[in-house]
Amino acid sequence: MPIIQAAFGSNRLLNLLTDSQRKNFVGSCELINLHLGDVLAVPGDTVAYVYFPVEGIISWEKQIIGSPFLVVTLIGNEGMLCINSLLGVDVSPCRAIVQKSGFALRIPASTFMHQLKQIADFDVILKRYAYVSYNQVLQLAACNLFHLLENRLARLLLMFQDRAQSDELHVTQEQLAEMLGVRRVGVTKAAGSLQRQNLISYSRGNVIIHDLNGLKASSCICYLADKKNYEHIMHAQTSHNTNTPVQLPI
Amino acid sequence: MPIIQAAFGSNRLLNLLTDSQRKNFVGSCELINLHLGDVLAVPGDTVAYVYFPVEGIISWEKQIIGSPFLVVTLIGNEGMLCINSLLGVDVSPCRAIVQKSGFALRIPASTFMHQLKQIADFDVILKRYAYVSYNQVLQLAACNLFHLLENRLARLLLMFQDRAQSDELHVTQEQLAEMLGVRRVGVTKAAGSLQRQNLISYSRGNVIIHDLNGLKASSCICYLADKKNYEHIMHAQTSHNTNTPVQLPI
DNA sequence: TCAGTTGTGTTATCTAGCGAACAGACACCA
DNA sequence: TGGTGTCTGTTCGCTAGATAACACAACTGA
Repeated sequence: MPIIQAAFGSNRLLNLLTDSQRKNFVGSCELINLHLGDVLAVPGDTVAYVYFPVEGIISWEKQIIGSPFLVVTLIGNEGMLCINSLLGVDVSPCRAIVQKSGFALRIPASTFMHQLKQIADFDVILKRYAYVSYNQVLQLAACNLFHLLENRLARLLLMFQDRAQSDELHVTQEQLAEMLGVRRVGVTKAAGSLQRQNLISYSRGNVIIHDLNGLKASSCICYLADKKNYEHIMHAQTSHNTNTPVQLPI
Repeated sequence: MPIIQAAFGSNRLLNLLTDSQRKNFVGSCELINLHLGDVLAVPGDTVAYVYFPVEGIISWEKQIIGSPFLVVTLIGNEGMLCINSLLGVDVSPCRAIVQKSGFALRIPASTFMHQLKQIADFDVILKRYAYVSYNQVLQLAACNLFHLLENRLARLLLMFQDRAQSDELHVTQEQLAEMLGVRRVGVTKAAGSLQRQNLISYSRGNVIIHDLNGLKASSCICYLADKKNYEHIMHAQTSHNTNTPVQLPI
């Protein structure tokens, strides 16, 4: 297991803290391995730990009664688990599963709540992240209604690529179908189309992205919208007066 | 315009404050009329006021580029506008439009931010509301993907009924179609089906709900899920120690 | 090396909702 | 009273994706 220092400064949310704040916070964390398939949160269950991924990918999945789980977003080192702790509720609304191995800084939820109050501006930063996350779900809700599967698939692959920092992804069509809440046949068709356009190639759970820009063009605008929103909100001038709300460049 | 006292205690979120806290908060508010069609928030614009509806209905609508607005939720006296202020971001992610006249307590966003810090537990209560709202959007995202129009329509009508506190609603099929992000023909068919089951009747923008329980049975579970979630989270034992997260009865 | 498993491709049928167009009923107003 | 606009109902063809079933290639492990 890599030492804590290796992870120091490797989560983009924690990077928004000052060096000394971050040092202080990371001191309360332990660095743990994320293994493919690990379940980090179960809907309706009390969350014991809050995670700040350093490497790897975690899916955040909502289930409604009578339907399969639907991937709401993928969380990598740009984000955190679980947003509910941030909002003072210790029950997770979603399931969280490791989709790509890696490691994360982990802190007991109660310690996290305490630190949130102790570290100046930390709660301002993370509330902004909650806003970004809220906006992402809004985007998804409309995306699910208006956008075609092929575009949604391209979007999901791009989200993987971003967080894996690699053009080679390991995920089967069956898994993608589950994530998107559709049948596998649909993914095969959509993936086949992307393949014929020479944007990706596919073989037994190994996706290679050949043309990133082409894939972006095939994706619905939701990919870009989410990304822009993250950058705008998270990198808006940090006011060190927590009374002042964030002003956004439109 | 009704006097402030008439509204005192008429918003369910403010009801969670103690009498003196509420009196104090309402002192910073003004009671304003909500007129049908009033636009209270524009996506991307800075929010000037935070609203606590006392009577009437406001729709909260997300637009993604290239698609029409989609109603994310209806807000009545059980909620507030705009959740972004709560999260320290002063830009609205959604459009807010008055769908049924009424009135609301309105407070300048900056004063609101200040009060949020001054009034003990107020921010705990409202962060919980943000959690409920987040969960609602999660539910919608899955609902849009998995549920049939007829069920989604029933759900929307029930949401109206709840907030209007009346079985007579004033909304055309065209408007419902826009809210649901579908064509008007689809709503005509779905509404026709509900009518044939004697659950509702329809005539030129006037809907009458005849069989509330039948309509609930025709609705997707999302209606109930949202409602239960609101009650569970908002009425969980208020801990007066803001360090302790909310424990949920599963 | 061969059997069993897993992942991908393909086909055929079915359905919800889209898209466009039109008809009739009602309401308001000159 | 008649004209015009609004709201609801209906039709027809079309498409995306569901559903089900099967073929086959590639990997795995005895």
